Amino acid sequence: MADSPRPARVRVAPSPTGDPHVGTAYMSLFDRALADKTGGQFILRIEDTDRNRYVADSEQQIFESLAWLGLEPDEGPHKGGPVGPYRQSERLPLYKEAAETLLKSGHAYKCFCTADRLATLRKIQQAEKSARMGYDGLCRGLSAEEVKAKEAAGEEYVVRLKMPREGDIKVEDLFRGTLSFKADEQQDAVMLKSDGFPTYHLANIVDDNAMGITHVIRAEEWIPSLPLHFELYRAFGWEPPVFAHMPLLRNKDKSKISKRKNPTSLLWYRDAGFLPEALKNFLGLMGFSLPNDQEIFSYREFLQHFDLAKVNIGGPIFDVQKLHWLNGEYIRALDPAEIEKRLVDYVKLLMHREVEFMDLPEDQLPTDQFLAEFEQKRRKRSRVLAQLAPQLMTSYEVNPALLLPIIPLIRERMHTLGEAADYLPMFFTDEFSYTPEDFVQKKGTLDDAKKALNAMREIVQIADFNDAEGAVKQMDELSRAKAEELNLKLGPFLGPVRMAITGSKVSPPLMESMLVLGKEETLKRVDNALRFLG
RNA sequence: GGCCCCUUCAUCUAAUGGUUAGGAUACCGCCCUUUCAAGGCGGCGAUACGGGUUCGAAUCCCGUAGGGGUCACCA
Repeated sequence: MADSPRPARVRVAPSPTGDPHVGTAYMSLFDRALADKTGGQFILRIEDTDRNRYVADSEQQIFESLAWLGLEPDEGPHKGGPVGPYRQSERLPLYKEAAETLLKSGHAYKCFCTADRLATLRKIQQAEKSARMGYDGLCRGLSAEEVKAKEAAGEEYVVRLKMPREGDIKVEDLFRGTLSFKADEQQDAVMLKSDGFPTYHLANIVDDNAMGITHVIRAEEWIPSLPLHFELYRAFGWEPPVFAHMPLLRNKDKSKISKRKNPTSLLWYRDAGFLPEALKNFLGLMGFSLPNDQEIFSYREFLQHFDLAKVNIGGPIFDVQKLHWLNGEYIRALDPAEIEKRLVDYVKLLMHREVEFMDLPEDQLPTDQFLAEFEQKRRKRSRVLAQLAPQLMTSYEVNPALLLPIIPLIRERMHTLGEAADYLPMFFTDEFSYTPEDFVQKKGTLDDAKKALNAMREIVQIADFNDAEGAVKQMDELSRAKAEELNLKLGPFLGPVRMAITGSKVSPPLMESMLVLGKEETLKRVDNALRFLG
């Protein structure tokens, strides 16, 4: 089925109940793409009809996260637009009126059943393992007089939709074709709660209609309420939109993605140092693919090949490990100046956010091993960078050229910006906590280490640090000669030096690092180590 | 449990009746190498099962199994 030529109006409709969700971004990507492909609009609507779950800054974070990903809506609470307001809490009269309409046309009725009765009913149904669960429609048969009497007595009520009792309800899904539901298995869902607020179902349909939504792209979990939504459109006499139920993003165990088993917050991905374009690319890989096995693509390329009908509806597992790889590819594709800019912005971000992340409870750690380890490292790195930040930023402001030479040395070692924490500190501090054993190489002695350090001291003194390329070559050649003289292989010869210079057994390339540090600092670190070893 | 959806390597996916079932991640090995990476090369590895239809099935049909979603005055 081809997309209709008319411009699509699509929407994403998150509830501001917590951190901005990766599923929201996923839907937004496909919404944005369909809108762009057809020359339509992508709308953000905040569904804040549940006052109990409302989280104050959640809405702002949704705006920011979508902006971060480059998935800006054309219309929304923060953007305005012709069919606003875009916050459901500001559209309450509309829903009341709609409920009134349904009541008048006989498509809905007032239900006075108490929460108590409903709970008891549920219990009985569960105990009997009844095939028919849910509301039994007791109040559907109330006479006008009975309704009037109960209202006069001040009894609270909800408004329920009268679902058909016979036949099948058939609804089209763009991916699945005709979906068929038995009418007698549906229940009369609540439209208006007793507090006068609409339920999701009412508000959603009223707004989609009022906002001219042509395609409802939403997650698969909504399929069970599709007959209800369809009947609502019928009750109002409105033309339903195209429904496209996207696959659900999954945890490793195939269950619906959840924060207990997988990071779901877009803020988490940003704070871990994932690039927005990489995450966006990765999301585009979920249930979709480009020709010729192309896996790395810009949004522009994605759009070029985008076709909603080509979505693969098997629920994809959100594999952070593959995202990790993809993010590394993106980092390596950036030029050093750009990486530097991202890194500086990232460090600034962490300075402000570090405190919030220090002491997350243990049970919020992802369970999967890679994730658990990744999260552990992420926190550690976040801390390292945040601690380093004041010094780094001060130096950076004093000398903007400071970071740039380091970037090429660490670029292909990073998969996330956060991993810069593994390599950056050694360029800003020479206070290392090494032990004598750290200098001793396999099959080597402490004496070998000292000899290597002394040899390197001479080499560094000879080298001309003003000629970077020449110096690296020169030091390399001299090191080889010296190593041979000491009857050592190059690796073991450089081991102690690496420890002295970088404070670690693992580091960016040694000669290049020394060059960045400068001759004076390099010699100082060698001397520090020699003094330490006695 | 009822209803509904889904099913190609561990994972993301390609192949819309004819392929030795392709690519990527992960993993393993080799090469490169100054540690760690990155890179290069190679390896491992899938059509859930059973019936049809057809000359021919991953692809179409039926059944089974498995997985998932959902059954609120939450969205």
